[in-house]
Amino acid sequence: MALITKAVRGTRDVLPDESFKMQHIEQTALAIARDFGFREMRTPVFEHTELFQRSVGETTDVVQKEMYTFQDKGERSITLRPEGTAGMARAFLEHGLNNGILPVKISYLTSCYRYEKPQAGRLREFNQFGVECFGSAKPQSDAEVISLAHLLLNELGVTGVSLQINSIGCPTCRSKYHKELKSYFEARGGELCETCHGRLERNPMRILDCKSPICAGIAQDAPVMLDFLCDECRLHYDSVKSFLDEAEIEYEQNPRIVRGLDYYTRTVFEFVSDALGAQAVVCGGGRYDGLIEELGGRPLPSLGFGMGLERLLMVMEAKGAKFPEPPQCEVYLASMGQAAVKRCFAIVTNLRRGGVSAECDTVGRSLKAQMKYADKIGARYTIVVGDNELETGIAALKDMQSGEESPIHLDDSLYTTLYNKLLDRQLANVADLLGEAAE
RNA sequence: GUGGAUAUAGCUUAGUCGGUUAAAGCGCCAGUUUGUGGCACUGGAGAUCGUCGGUUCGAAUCCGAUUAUCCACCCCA
Repeated sequence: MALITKAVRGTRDVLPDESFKMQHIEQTALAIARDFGFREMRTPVFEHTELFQRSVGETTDVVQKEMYTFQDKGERSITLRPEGTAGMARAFLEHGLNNGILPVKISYLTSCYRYEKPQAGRLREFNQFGVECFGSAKPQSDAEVISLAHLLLNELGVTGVSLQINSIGCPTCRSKYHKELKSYFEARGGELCETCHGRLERNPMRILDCKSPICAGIAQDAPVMLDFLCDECRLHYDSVKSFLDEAEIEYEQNPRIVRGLDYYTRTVFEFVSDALGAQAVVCGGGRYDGLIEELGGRPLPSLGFGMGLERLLMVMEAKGAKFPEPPQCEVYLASMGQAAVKRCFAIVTNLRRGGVSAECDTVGRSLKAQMKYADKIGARYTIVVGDNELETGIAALKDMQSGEESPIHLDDSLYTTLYNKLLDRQLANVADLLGEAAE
């Protein structure tokens, strides 16, 4: 087949066999967020370019080389969102939510766009679940947001992730640290790798993260941000940790975590998976106390995280996480002859009106082929309707798992009979689940 | 953006030193005596061998370019 064109590089299609898994992830995420008091918000895919320049930061890689930016017909500079927080913060301010009850707790599911070189776990269009908590300075808020991510990962059956946390301080203590760090690396500048040489000027903290053995060796003895935290930042950080301890959430302190977006302050954290190769960060976030002011609002301490849905799915599959059963047909009506085709269509329509998933033949298959089809789509029951059944008004209801057949009347009692059967089955399932839970 | 690997039916793969109609399993469709699925058997559809160009009497196979995927760097979710 010579197709005219294919999916654009770095994008991917979610086929029916997979989409119910995505739905499961999304619904679980929103439900847990709801339990934590986070309500869903939706913002446009594109924004004015300056929003991201200001919030994400002019010097970051994301803004400098990864944004999908274009001029629209009104000559506005438009950018497809590269991340979720900026748009949420913009909408939060634009609609004056900051004048209501604080904190404002927001959750979202969005697609994001970054022009990067694709590889496993890294797409140009990817989906993110995230939360934002606007208007809370307290460390328990940090712990709350972290515990939300923690619980969600647990609930989804994700194993083998470790929570890494760090504090990158506030602008005041960080600038002191930057100076110190810079002079440390400058002293040994000649030994650093090429990329790190460039980082010296722009963002010396990134050198700490370098994988080159030479740089890593030098970084080993470099000054650590934690030692430079001002009293308030130190207190905050310690307090976050104590709340995590209190909630029995395990974490590792990792002084090398440096977020690539400029708006982060104080607490930063990542959930890192051991199943993902180079793209191991499933969830990343932190506090951004300066962002709201940066966007023109009154200063408002806030925080949040983003979680990559495609990566999450990859980890779940790698770890053999359980997914709910894909939805299946409950009743299949097999027909023989014109009169039966019409009767089946009517019955199926009524079943569907009653919320029962039902199907009948629409392509003119033989009876045998219809039975095969019913088997393939996982129908729980089938009813065969032909001339005989139309005449007697009685058909056989076949349980496709056991193969047992029982008579069923082709009148209005059909619906109640079926409904009761399905209900019994559901009750049995619930009982099974309860039994499992009890063990 | 840098480096490396790969590219054959819907999926997973085979294809020997270039040589006729490119092979298999799974999946799909149909049939195995006429009204019943899962198993088995039989048959069928489905591939311009990623794309374009070159070498050659002849290319899935050799060469070049291009595109896409994967891996690492980078970056991040």
